[in-house]
Amino acid sequence: MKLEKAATQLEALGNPTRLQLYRILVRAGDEGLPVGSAQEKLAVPASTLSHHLRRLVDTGLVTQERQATTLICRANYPGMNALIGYLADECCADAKCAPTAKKAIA
Amino acid sequence: MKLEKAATQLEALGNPTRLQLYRILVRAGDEGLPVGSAQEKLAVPASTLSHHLRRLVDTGLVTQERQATTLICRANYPGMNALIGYLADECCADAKCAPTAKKAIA
DNA sequence: GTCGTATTTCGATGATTCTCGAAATTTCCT
DNA sequence: AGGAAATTTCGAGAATCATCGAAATACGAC
Repeated sequence: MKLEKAATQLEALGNPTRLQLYRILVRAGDEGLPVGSAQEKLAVPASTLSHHLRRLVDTGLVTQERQATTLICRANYPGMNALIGYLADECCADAKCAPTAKKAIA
Repeated sequence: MKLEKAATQLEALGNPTRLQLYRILVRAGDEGLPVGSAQEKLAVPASTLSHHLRRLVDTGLVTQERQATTLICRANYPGMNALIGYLADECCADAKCAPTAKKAIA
């Protein structure tokens, strides 16, 4: 994962409304959630939600699938895992990342 | 960890310059790195760096310690771990977070 | 094809962010 | 005190973001 991409994804998650939205989609599980249902839960105008949703989709954190007129949204777990992996590997998220190991990389 | 705080930290990391800066600090390990050294590595004006650095410190991702006239900066691992923990717990970062488990939470 | 529902695009406005040079500050040394 | 080095604050301009209503689009039902 490139730093640029990681930063874009982090920024996408770095907005309270979007983070909440992502959380809701995660809780919806594999079935996903229609845009309208997410809108009800978030109590935000449709156009605003669409704007945020787009951002999550564009950055690869959420996927969408049409079912008739409704759009089903799902959290993209592999995408999130890749991001967490990046943070853990490149930005040390764990005690196992000892300073000596870091120096070796640098 | 509150959603608000997580969002603030994610946003802080969601800027390429700041993510790079954080990465550099991680690689510097426990000794930390003076602001000036980070500035050289990033090739960014001092005032710009100071602005970004402040953001990382304010959000709890970086700590600073004075040594004479120079300020030593260090990545705050517990802070990052808490953030990753939040993502893993609340936003499902792992295969182990099965959809059924998610529903139970909701 | 027309109607109704679901969702997005458009456009405009206010708020925030990014950037950076110049000036101010902090700290130590002599 | 006076001076030098490290860093921050100030101030201002350009850019990006967030918000939301109104209009447009996509889709299926009739």
